[in-house]
Parts: sequence; structure tokens; C-alpha cells
Amino acid sequence: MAIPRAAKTQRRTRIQEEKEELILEAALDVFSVNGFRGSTIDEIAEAAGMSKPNLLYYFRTKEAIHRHLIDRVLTTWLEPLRAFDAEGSPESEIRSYIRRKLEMARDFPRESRLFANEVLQGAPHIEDELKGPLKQLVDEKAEVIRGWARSGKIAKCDPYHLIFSIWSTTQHYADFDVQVRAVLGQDMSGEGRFDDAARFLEQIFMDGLKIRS
Amino acid sequence: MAIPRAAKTQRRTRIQEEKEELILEAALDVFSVNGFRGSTIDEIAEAAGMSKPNLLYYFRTKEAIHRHLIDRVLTTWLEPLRAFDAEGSPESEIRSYIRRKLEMARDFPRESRLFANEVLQGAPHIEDELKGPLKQLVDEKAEVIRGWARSGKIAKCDPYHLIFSIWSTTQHYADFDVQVRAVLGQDMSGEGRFDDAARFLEQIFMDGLKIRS
DNA sequence: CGATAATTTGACCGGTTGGTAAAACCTTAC
DNA sequence: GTAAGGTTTTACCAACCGGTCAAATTATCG
Repeated sequence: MAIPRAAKTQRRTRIQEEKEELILEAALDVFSVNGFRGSTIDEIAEAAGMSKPNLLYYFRTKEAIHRHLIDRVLTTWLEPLRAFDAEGSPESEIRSYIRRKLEMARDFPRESRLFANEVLQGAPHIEDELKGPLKQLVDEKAEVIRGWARSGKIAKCDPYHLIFSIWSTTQHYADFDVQVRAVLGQDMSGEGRFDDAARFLEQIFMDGLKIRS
Repeated sequence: MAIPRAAKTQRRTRIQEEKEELILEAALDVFSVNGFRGSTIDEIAEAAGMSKPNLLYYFRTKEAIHRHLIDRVLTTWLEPLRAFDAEGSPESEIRSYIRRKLEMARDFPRESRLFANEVLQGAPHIEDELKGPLKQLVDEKAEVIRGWARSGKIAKCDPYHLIFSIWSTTQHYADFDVQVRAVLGQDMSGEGRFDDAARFLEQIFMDGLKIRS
């Protein structure tokens, strides 16, 4: 008798590990483009190179796959913000935060789009995480920024909207990639636009925050 | 014999005008949340308070409704950028561009999300518009900005990425509304956050571009 | 009014959806 | 080898999908 999804043995077999990873990879492709409702299990199964019932042997429902992906993204996604260090200098911290977020937009655009799709559609699966852990983390870092402003290290500004603006400008290059490419033309379809973006964003934020380098 | 969709009379009847508007309104609600593939005709029909065949009497296909909405949004959406005037001062032009885009995010969040969903999902229905009219318009305005930079009115910067950053920061308040609200907490769930955002963005862009006010 | 055209409805269609059942097929450990 | 458990497949289901059709209903206008 087959009791799936490692219910019995606790320890997952080699095949389980491989196939689950395969499925998640395929699901990331599909979900990040079509969103949860717009994606089908058949599509994911085909992308993963297996039959639908076989896929459903590893993940009981479509939601389970999505949930798994979202959870994974949520943790890695906030890593750069977590690394934001109160002890560091405003210049290096903000500059490297921008750079890291931009690198993630370049290297993990699917993850960015998965998240964007979810939030755009009202965040039905992650509202609690947004109001809980995310808000808490942002509150904490906002306080750091506010401290820098109070001590005159950076210009006075609303720390929350500063964080929002860094999020939006950097993620834009992943989420609106098609538009960015269309506007820049095919000459800039290489990865050069990320370097240009980094230069621009660092300049505008540094000067905008009156940080002398 | 009923030849629908104003094929015969050219002049649309009162009922046609009303119902079509009703459908588009309902469809905007649905499409802007779920994207094209994630939305169903049944859902739109119910939201519009009519039966599915009745809805399909006014719009032959699901795509026709979506197409209609996208077309409408595309024209009104770029209005602020079109208004960008080469003769005006950099300060007033950029400042009012930011303000107008932010007002649109506040007043027409569904339109913003419809567009975001479309682009996020690879812009399958509007790729031509992006590469054609949109690129052309941006190219034109980028040249204006480049001129300002050359003549020393604003700091030297990449005009394309400047436009991208204004788009992303302002639309963020519509597209990621749920996240913004979650992070700011319910105290800021009123419309005050838009004023704060306007203050922040005008500050950062003005100082970032070294524009003396 | 009556007639003509515009609108609305219910029944329906083939294909797809998320998901299940059970049997067949492999792997692994003894 | 063989038996137990892990994996895959085939066949299937009810609900839903986008869309059609013809008949019924309603609005318009002379």
C-alpha cells in the first residue's frame, strides 16, 4: 500500500526528493507567468515531464504546490532586508541593499513574478505573513533608517516609503521585464540594463537622501 | 433577426451603450484581480448581473472584452507622459508627472492592476503596442530629459531608467496595495499614505536629480 | 395597435478542470 | 529471490470552461 508524501517513513526517498524538486521548478515556471488561478495542474505536470496523477502523488493539491513555492520565496526574498545592518553606514547599507535587490531581480525573476502575481491578486494566500512577519521586519528596519535621519546621517524622509521605493524600482526589472525590454529596444536586451539601472538607482537614492560619498 | 453588436444600425442603442459599459465595469473588477486566464466569463457575467449568453451577445468572446479594456487603459494610461512638456521647467514637469501618476494609482487602481497583470504575464495581447507606440513616446520624452541634463538643468542620468523608476514607484501603490496596507498597518489604511508617498517621492526625485526648488 | 428588430433566456456542446481509485509496475532490503 | 513498500499509469468522475442555438421575451416605431 502506498502512503504518499512521506507520511510513513519520515525520511524521504531519493526519488521523492528529486521529483518534488522537479515539480516545484516546473510549477515556478507556470505560476510565475499565469498566477494561481490561471495555472493548471496539467500544464505543470507536462512541464515537469510527468503525468498529472503522478504529480498529485507528490503534492495532494494545486494549492499545496503553490503554498510550498510561496513559503520558500518568502524566506529567501526578505534575506537582503534582513541583512540590513543597523551598525553599518547608511551609504554602504542602502547601496548594497539596492544592489542585492537588483541582483535578485536579475537572477530570480520568476520568484519575483510569483510574489508579484500573488500580491497583485489580493494576496489571498499570504495575507497573514504580510501583516505579521513582514510588517515586523519592516518596522524594525524603518526604525534604523529613522535613527539615521534623526542623527543627520541621511536626509529626513519617511522610512517606509523609502523601503517601498527600493522594492518597487528594483523589482520592476523582473516584474515588468517585457515592458522594459520593449521600451529599451533589442540593443539593450542583454544584461547591460541591470548595470545601468544599478548606476541610476544608486545615484538617485544617494543624492536623494543627501548621502555624501 | 438579431444581428448583435451594432453590426446593422451603426448607431448603438441606449441599452447597448448601458450594458456594454456595465460589462466593461464588471470585467475590469474581475480581470484586474485574476488576470486574463484566471478570469471566467461566468464570473464577469455574474458581476455584471446578467446571464452568460446575454453577456456574449454584447461581446463575442472573452478576449474581446479584455481587448476593449486594454485598449481603453492604454490610451488614458499614457496621458500623463504625453502631457510631459519639453517647454516647461524640469521641476514643474517632473513634479507634476509624479503627482499625476500617483493620483492615477489612487483613483484608478484597477486599471493599473489590469495593466500590471498583462505585462507580468508576458504581455501576450499588447506586445506590439509596447514595442511601437509606447517605445516611441518614451523615446521622445527621454530625449527631452536628456536635453535638460545636457544643459545642466538636472543632474546627468539615464532618462529611461528615470522614467522606469517613476512608473514603478507610483504604480506600486496600486499594484501592491495589499502589501503596502499590511506593512503600514491599519492606521495608514486611509488615503493619507498617498500624500506621504507624494511628499517622499517628490523629495527624493528632486534632490536625486539635483533640482533646486 | 401591430410588426419588426433588439434583447434575454434556458438548454446544450465538446473540451478542460482539479482530483480519485485501483491496479500495474518498479526499488529496495532482507 | 522475494516480499513489502514506493512509484507510475490507465481509466475515470463531477464540475466547470468558453461558446452556440433557437426560442421566448421585450423595446421601438409607424
